[in-house]
Amino acid sequence: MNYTIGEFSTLTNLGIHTLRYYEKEKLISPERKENGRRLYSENDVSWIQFIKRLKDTGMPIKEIQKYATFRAIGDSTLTDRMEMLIKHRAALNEEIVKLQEHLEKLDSKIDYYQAEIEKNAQTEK
Amino acid sequence: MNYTIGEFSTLTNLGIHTLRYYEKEKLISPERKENGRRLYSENDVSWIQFIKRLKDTGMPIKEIQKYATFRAIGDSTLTDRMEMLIKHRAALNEEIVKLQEHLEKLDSKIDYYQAEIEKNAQTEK
DNA sequence: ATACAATGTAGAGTTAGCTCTAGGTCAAGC
DNA sequence: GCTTGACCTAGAGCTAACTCTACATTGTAT
Repeated sequence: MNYTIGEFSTLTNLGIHTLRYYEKEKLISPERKENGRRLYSENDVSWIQFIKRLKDTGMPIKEIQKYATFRAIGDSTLTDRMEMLIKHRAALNEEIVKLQEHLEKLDSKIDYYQAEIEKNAQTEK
Repeated sequence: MNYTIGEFSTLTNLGIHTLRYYEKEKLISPERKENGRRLYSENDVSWIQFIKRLKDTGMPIKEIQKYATFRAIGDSTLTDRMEMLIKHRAALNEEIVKLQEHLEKLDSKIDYYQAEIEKNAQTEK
């Protein structure tokens, strides 16, 4: 199935402007109809989902661009892409660990507030 | 102990420009010496550490600003601050869960690449 | 006393990642 | 066959969070 940019926009939950911007940045390269209009494919759908995953996990556009370039070249770049993903996974792992530590500290801070507030309530009696 | 902006900068690992920017944004309000120079306290140290935690966990400056204002008012805002932290904790929790899901998907993608690469290596024999 | 390093302010510049505007083309419904 | 809405490009504008510049002043070491 193929999609116009409007359809693709609602489908992916990305603004039309954003999609054109992604194309300018060479993240995605939809086909064009004779009249010059973009034609997104089913393959573009899964690709954009993956782009979103990379973005959501903090990969900058420039890096995704690099990945996209490898992808466009084809199978000869499989290892390059895998290496990128492995590095990215390591970074993501660290990020998660870091956030979990922050979460713990935040928890104790909240506990502390809780105690302070109860103490204040006491003295007001 | 008190610190000049230079000392405080190395101590907190934040640039001098950044510290002045944070002050302009009302995140931190160090004392001033007679001659107008900033004088950071021990209390400022722990406060900036907390600001960094909030930032690292994705809280925008505007929000930290709000928290800082509550903090400056004093004990009467304990519950307000606790509420902010509780909301923030929930958001952080969601973020962690989301990232963990992404991590899993990334793992399977890497596994897939691994298999593909091995398959290609086979056919080359 | 002099130089030079640290600090001060005000405001400009930067980067990432969009988001929007202007001005034009094109296609489908009435 | 005309209008209306979707689409096109090029480029401007926006927001967050810094980061830097210019220029003045002050503190410290020789």
